[in-house]
Amino acid sequence: MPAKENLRPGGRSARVQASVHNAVRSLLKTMDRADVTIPLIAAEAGVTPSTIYRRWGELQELLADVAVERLRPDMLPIDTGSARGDLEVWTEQYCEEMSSGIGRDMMRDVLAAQDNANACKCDAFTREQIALIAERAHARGEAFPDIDAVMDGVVAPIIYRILFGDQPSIERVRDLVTDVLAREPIRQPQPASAPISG
Amino acid sequence: MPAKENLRPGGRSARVQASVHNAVRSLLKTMDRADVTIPLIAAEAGVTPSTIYRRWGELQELLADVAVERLRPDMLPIDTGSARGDLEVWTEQYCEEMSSGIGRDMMRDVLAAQDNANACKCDAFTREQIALIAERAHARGEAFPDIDAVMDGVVAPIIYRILFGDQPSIERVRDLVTDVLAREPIRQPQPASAPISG
DNA sequence: GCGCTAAAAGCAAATAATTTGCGTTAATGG
DNA sequence: CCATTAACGCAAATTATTTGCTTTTAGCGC
Repeated sequence: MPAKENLRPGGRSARVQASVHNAVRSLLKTMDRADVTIPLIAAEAGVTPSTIYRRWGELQELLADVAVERLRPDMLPIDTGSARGDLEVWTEQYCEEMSSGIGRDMMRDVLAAQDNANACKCDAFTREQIALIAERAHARGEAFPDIDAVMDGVVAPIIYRILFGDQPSIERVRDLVTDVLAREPIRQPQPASAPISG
Repeated sequence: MPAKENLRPGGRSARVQASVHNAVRSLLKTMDRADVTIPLIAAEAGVTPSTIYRRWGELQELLADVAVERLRPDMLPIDTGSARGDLEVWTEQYCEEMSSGIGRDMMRDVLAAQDNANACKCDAFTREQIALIAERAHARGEAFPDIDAVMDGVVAPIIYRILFGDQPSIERVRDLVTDVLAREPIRQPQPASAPISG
């Protein structure tokens, strides 16, 4: 597990990392992933191959490293005014991104790496987005299920189907959202700062 | 996608395939998977490396090929006398197998391959097992949810957690089974051969 | 700022993996 | 049993990976 943790954060080291990441992204745009090799990436990035080998160990780790950055959410979940609307819109967008060719490839890259830290990161990203939707729901006084319930009831089925060869339909995705919202009726967790009395 | 489809089924070709598969299984028992290479497998199997390269293309495909065979269920789901018992026992065993180090590795091998035919096979294996449980339930006159409902409600959350870094607990797994059985109350599909009238 | 220390990068030689051309073996079908 | 051809083995050519050593430079105490 040689990835980008505990590396020098500034200067040349950072430049090399950025250059390599850019090279990977650029190459993946124009070539089949099976044809992308470390020497090729090194040439594109203007570094020597041994730098990449020493830092990432193998292509799979580098691809996972690049993929997880691209899977990082770049915007807040859209505020539709209601918890149901928020979750529906977010879920549909998530599903679309993940089922696209590029999304599937990135997910595969993340899961294929020896080091599963990147997979954990992806899970954390998703949980954060759902937590934001949940917070908004609570602020509005709406009920909202546990994050785990949403992960199990909505995210997991979508990802499972994408990974194991079945494209989830938009109708199915809506049903998943409906089910998870119906299942957890009113139980609204109190904020941690609330006094003990009910 | 160069795997074992449309290859000569008999004689030397089959012997080579068996020998290579055995070599992989044997090597994975004693070494770290990162140290297993195609030349090493070839030596262990007593074939020349180019045979493996031409037949499987790359290590990932071969590993996926071996893994899917090991993921094939080797027994019928245990008959406990009730649908709930059958599904609970099967699910716990499935979860245990998949969360073990070897199970996780096999799943990763299957998902990491370019060719997702093996992943589809794994999904099919699981569905078959659940279908058997469902058939038994129907034969007893018990209600049982759709296969898809079980996949979404039980299998997907387990697999998602294993893949994305969270070990599912036995309690959580039981809850998943309880939920999916509670959700689909009585709707029992008629056998296809039933007459049209109700 | 100025030098010290060591992490990270570069370079090149050595090793290992992969591809490929061609001759040989043997499975399949008539 | 013979013809056909897929699959294999071998070895040479190519390409990828590892490794030892040198150079650069980020981070840090002064």
